[in-house]
Order: sequence, then C-alpha cells, then structure tokens
Amino acid sequence: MLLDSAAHVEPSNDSFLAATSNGRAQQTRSLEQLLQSWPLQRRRVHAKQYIFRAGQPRHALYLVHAGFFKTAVISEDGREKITGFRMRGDLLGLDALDMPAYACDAMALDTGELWELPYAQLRDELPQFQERITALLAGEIRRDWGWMLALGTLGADQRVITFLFDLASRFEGLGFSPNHLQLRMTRAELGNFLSLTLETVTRVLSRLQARGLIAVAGREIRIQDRHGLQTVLRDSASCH
Amino acid sequence: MLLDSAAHVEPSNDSFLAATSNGRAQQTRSLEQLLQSWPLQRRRVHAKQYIFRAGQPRHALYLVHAGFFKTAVISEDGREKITGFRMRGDLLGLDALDMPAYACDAMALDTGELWELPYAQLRDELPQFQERITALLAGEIRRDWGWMLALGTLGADQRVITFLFDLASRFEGLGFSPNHLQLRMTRAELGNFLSLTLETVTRVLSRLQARGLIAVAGREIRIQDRHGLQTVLRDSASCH
DNA sequence: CGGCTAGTTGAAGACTGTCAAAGCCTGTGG
DNA sequence: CCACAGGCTTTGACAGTCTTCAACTAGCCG
Repeated sequence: MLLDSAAHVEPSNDSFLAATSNGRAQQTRSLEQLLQSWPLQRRRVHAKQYIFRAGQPRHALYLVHAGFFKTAVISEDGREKITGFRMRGDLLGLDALDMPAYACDAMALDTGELWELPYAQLRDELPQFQERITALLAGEIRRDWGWMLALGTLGADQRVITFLFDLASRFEGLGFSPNHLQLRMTRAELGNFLSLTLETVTRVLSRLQARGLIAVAGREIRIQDRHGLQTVLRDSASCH
Repeated sequence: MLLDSAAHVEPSNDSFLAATSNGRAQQTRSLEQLLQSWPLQRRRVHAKQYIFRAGQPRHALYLVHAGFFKTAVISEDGREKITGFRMRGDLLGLDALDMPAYACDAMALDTGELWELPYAQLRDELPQFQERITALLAGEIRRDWGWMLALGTLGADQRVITFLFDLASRFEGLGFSPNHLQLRMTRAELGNFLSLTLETVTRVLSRLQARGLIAVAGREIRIQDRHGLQTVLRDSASCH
C-alpha cells in the first residue's frame, strides 16, 4: 500500500504559474551571480532576429540578460506554436541540451543582450552549475504543465487573465511594476501562445477594459482591478 | 548578425512526437542497463493506486518497469489535467527533482512494477546518471511542446489520430505490435489529456471506425489503415 | 438481480474561429 | 513636412466545431 490514500497537500492554483515564475527568477538570479566572475561572450540582438532555429547545430546555451524573446516549435506542415516568452534570467536552448541540434526557434521581440554559456565547460568546472540546470529544466516542465492545464480547462477570458497575471508576476520578480505591463508581442503571438486567434485576444482585452478591469492602449496594459480579474478567473466555471 | 537568416533544417512533424518517444525508449533502455547491477527497491502497484500526489514530500524517483501510469496536475479549484501516460522506461517524479515535494499526481492505471531510484546516491556514484537525467528532462520538455503544438493547432479527429500514432510508436519501441493497441485509460482520461470531452473522443473513434480506418472494441483498438489516418491528419487543415 | 462504472449516441446550444472591412500607428521617402 | 505603405489592431457578422445535457446500452461485481 504505497502512499495510497495519504493527505493531498495541494499547491494553490494561482501559485502554480506564479510560484514557478518566482522560483525561476530566484534561481537564475543566483545563476547570474554564479557566473559573475566568468568571462562570458555577450551578444546584442535586435527585434525579429532569430537567435537560433530548430535543426541548426547547437553550439551554445544563452542566458537572457536583457530584452524579450519567444521560443517556438514548428511542424513540417507549417503549424507553429509559441512555447514561451523569455525574459531576463531565462535560458534559451535548454530543451536541446542532449541533442546536437536546437529543437526550437528562438527569436528576439525587441533589442536585447544574451550571455553565451559554454555548457560543457561550466558543467565540468562549476560544481553548482549542473544542479542549477537540472532545476531549470524541471521548472520548465512544471511551467509547461501549468499552461497545459490552463489552456485545456480555461475559456478565452480566463486564459488571457492568467497570462496577464503570469506576466505581472514575472515583471515584479524583476523589479518592475506588476500593474503596468508593456507587452512586446503582437496579438497574433499572444493568441498563438494561448491557443486563441488574434481576434479573440483583442475581443477579450476589449471586454475586460469595458468592465473596467484593465486599461488597454495597444501593447500597454494596466491592471486596474486585480481582485475583479481574479473573480472572473474563479466564477466563470470551466468550459470542460 | 547572429545566425539571422541561416538555413532552417526542419525536423519533420511526425518525427516530433515519434522521435522523442523513440529517443526516450533508447535512452531509458540504457538507463535500465545502467542500473542492472544496482540493488534497487522494487514496488508492485495495482490499478487506481496513487504512487504519489502533489505536495507530498518527495523521497524517491520511480522508474517504470511494468504497467501503465498517468501523471496529472490539479488546480486548487479542482481542474485536472493529465500531463502524460507513462510506461516502461519512463520516470515518475522527474519534474520535482529540485523540490522537496512532488509536483504532480502519479497513478497506476493497471498493475505494474516500479523501481525506486535513490537520486542523490546515483548522481554521486554513477557518473553517467546525471547526464541521463538531463537528457530525460529535456526530452520531456520537447514532448510537452509537441503536445502543446498538437492540442493548440489540431482538431479533435487529428488529436486522437496523433495520440494513436504516438502510442503505437511507443508500443513498438517496447517490442509490441504497433497496430494492436490496448488502451489502459478511460475515454474521460483520454479526453482530458487531449483537451476534449469524453463524448468527443467516443465520437471520433466511432467516426474513424465507420470510415474503416480503425477497429474499436472498447479499449482495444486496431489500426487498419495507417495511410488513411495520415491522410486525415494532413488533409483536414487546421482549425486555427 | 440491482447498482455502478464505462461507453455510446442524439439534439441543442455556446464559444470561438473565419472572413471581411476599417482604423491606427510607424517608418520611409518624396 | 506631408503622404503613403505596411504591419498591427479593432470590430462586426456569420459559421462551425465542440461542449453540454440527456437518455440509453453494456459489462461487472456485491
């Protein structure tokens, strides 16, 4: 009888995405510290520039130091799916650590700076590095699962709200205001990530604005009634 | 100009899920070999038994040696999402490697056997172990992304077909027939994983059977026209 | 046999996608 | 400085897929 009916200590829903984000921020903050004294190759990138694309030979791991990025997978018949938006402290290329080639596309959404990490070298010379990488990989899995849960069980409004909260939490972790969000992606990219059309994203934002919950001005979004948003998240029961 | 407009070597669509499965099979096959001479604690489990639940203190990593399992995350308001079905060679608990508590529920869908891996010990004493774990983590991320792509861009029929192909590929990797699938999960669980309702799953299976593409008898499914299924996968363009 | 779980099928409705048109913003070039 | 082109966003009308609700069947076990 292996742990069959033991107590089920539930991680709260909101904390699922939020906590992992915070956790990640902390962990990579210390990853930055860990690498402070290391002579790293730095790269500046500009908007719409691909850092790498799926299939290209993998030669480095990138730590985002500034800027906003997206990673995406593409099927052979052209279907694209954005797997995440990456900002300071996130790593690009983690998912292909065990492969000779990158497994996704990584694109800058605005100008930014990347630190190039020589994985093999760091792994061999820096004792805590491997452990950090493992934690980041596991964290990415939990984050993905959190989004799979959200996309699979929530309606359009709730998905957008969840996204806004997640973004706010991550911004806050980086020292920015959690109520004043400057989006760097298009409606289409946002919709792609949330498995919605760009029109639906627009409609949801308009709807939430009409209710006075947020203020939308293009890609600038202000959260005006956090509590009201959470109510929407709760009340409108699942569509499943 | 960092790798901006370089050639884009595309991994084929079908290989996205299939290849990762095969890759995983190989890797964990050697993981089994790697552990052959290790004295591992073995556990037998029965259907509907929880191996662990989210929030419980993590004390081991489990390697599936026999049986069929599901892992799921649950939100505080009760929404559940099955994150994957696990069989021989898969690891349970990988996603919480960096945490003191498990991050998901793991449940046996039939009787099975698990090998309990003492992570810290193996990591310290077995040189190749850490590397394998890293590869498994990265593989899980790619697999999740593949499903996020499928669920976000495919219609109901295509999702079910993709699932059948994935399952067939995994069975084949374990030495079973890829055309004779014995499902171990309910329609509800299948639907949950594919972000569909159980009714929709049933209807899709009936529809595919009516077209002579598969033969359905409860949880026993025979793939009768693989080529026809692939055609459906291609032709019915995305719903996005 | 009765109760239970799992699966199938039908009809109606909701949510979101699709298609279309128009407005907006920005950068460029005359 | 203004005009224009192009990409991005917004909004509307309509259609389609999937969900919801409900009834019914089948298999299993006390």
